[in-house]
Amino acid sequence: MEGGSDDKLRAHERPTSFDIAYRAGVSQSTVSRALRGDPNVNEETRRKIEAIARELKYKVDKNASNLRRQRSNTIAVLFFEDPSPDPSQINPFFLSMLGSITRACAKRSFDLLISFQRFAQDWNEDYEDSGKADGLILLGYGDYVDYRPHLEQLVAQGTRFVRWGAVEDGQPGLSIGSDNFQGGRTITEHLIGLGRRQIAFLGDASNHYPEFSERYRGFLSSMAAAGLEPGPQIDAISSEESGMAAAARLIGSGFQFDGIVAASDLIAAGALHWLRDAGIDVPRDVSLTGFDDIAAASLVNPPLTTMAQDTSLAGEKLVETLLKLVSGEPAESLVLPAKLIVRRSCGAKR
Amino acid sequence: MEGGSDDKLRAHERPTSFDIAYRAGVSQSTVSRALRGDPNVNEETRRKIEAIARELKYKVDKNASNLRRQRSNTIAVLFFEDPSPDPSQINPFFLSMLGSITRACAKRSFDLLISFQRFAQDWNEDYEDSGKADGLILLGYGDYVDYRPHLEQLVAQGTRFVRWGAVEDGQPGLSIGSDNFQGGRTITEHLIGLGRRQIAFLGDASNHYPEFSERYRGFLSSMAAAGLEPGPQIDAISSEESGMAAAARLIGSGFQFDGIVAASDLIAAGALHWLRDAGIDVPRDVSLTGFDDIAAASLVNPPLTTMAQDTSLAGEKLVETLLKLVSGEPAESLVLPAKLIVRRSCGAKR
DNA sequence: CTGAAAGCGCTTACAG
DNA sequence: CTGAAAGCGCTTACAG
Repeated sequence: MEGGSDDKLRAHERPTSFDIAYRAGVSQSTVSRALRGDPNVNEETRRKIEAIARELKYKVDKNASNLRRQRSNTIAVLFFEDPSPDPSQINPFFLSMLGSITRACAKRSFDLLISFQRFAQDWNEDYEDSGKADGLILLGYGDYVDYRPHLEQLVAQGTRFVRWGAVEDGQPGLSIGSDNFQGGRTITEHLIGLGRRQIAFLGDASNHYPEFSERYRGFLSSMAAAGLEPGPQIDAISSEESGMAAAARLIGSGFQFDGIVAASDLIAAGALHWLRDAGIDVPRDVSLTGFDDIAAASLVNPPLTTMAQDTSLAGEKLVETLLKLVSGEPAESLVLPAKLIVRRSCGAKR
Repeated sequence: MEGGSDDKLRAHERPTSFDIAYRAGVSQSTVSRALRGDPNVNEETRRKIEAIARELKYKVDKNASNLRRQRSNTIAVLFFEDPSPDPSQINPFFLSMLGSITRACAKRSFDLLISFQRFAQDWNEDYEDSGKADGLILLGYGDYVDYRPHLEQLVAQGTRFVRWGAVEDGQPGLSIGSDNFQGGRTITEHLIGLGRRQIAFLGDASNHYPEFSERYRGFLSSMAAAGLEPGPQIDAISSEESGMAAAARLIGSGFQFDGIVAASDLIAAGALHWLRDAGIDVPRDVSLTGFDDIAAASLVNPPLTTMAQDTSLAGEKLVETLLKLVSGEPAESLVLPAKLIVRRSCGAKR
């Protein structure tokens, strides 16, 4: 005998399928079948078993069930966020994504395990390999150059995963992301349509941040299509501080601008602060736009014109695609449309 | 033989402790002991086993381990958010809390399972009773009158849980929360110190929202201490829309106000919008304060003076307390201090 | 310091 | 439609 300490740990004894079988006068196998909805069970027997299970508040032990079935019915979400090692500072956009992933999981009776840890640490955890999750969803605006080797390792290990991010050829694994190029085009076109001509871009445009660089390419494309000379591109990662610094550099550059396309809402919010402090009025003097449509986008003053990424659809597609992968069905990368949300910061409305 | 479909599901065969035992020329029990850090293992044997485990990328199967130990080393977080059934709209304050809970869990090698589902649905899931979690953390600004029967049911079931919220006598289970009364006092005193006299309170003050009503009591206490007549209290739940509606009602009431204490940042942000549209300048005409210190509090214009709740400490304490409960140690409810954050909305700074 | 063995609570092929 | 039995991969008391 052992378990003395276990008794202390589990204050209330949980009923097992044997307890139910005993009370129902059937075998434990029949209980298991009845509760799992096996059609080969007498209707009356099933009802009796279900009644007893309810009465005893019986719940299938997931550990036993998962062990036997070699499936966990659980998905793990890992964040790879570069700017901030502090999980409570995580980009609101991804928190919204997390919400929709949860919903998509719940719909399918899947559980969700999350980790905001830095990548390096998660790596050791390895949810899938410890049998706690059937697959991984990767989220975050991290530095892709750092990120990529990890993805390659995942592929090499045969881990099932889907990531949110830029969708490009030759990437390791599957990706789902917004149409960042088209998004950049659309929002830039909008500013041009408002009569803005001297437009700068705030955001990293290197291969370290492929989503930003796609947005930048869209920006360039719209400028070229309108026969305009693009203003300066100034590096920034997705944070308010970085947006403030970028706005400062833009002003310091001496470039006379009447429009700013920021690569994210957080960058735009930072720029907004800085412009205000510099006595530049948005949208009177300068039209400013963001990207993502986080909650704060409508709370700042003036509210930000931005490209909304469809987080509901994104969460659903991430889960759906991952589950295809898990069950061995064919699955592929996917590009989702982004939608222009016009608010006051661009000057289109009063 | 079965498992044909399982083979498809698990693309890569996972090594077991028997595989390692075979290669190391020891018994499986020794492998288990070595990997779990049992001191009764020869140092050399341990090193050999660890090397093989690394090479094979072996990970302990958590389902088997949990089943055997009757412990999951997992905590579940459940949200009970009233205003919004949409998880992507969840109050940013709780998302920040979620971050710090994750960190506290990671520190202890605990995993975190989350659900943004409505309470009624979670109820059936019952993470603890299915053996997936050792205990529950409950989060959310839900209606406490609806909430309470669920808490009582949890207590009756013997479920281990800790909730974030108002700490009051006679509550079912353990609670951890900020000192909302003192918080309400502090921020009201601050406005009074700034020369404001006609101060209204925006937020529900009934027993449906005990945190808000504690803040309101603090507001009343400070007003009384200063010999001032409190302005009107106007119901609002924690959302921007509700804050806008409350501000509209306040203006409609005809009460001449020079200060507003809002029960949360989201309410304050909504009020700010409405006041601006009504041509009332914050902070020149009216000092406005929030509560929570969510990220958006510093992004709005003017940035909100608010009471910061210490989410880092809160997450740590929630996890620590829950784990005490799980291991049968004595544990108790706890009140955490809130801190005044002065920004521009109160008029203290330019 | 180590091994053989029991058992955690399920699911499911197999045999009626 | 049902039962007896094997086995998922561990942990740990027991006996050396």
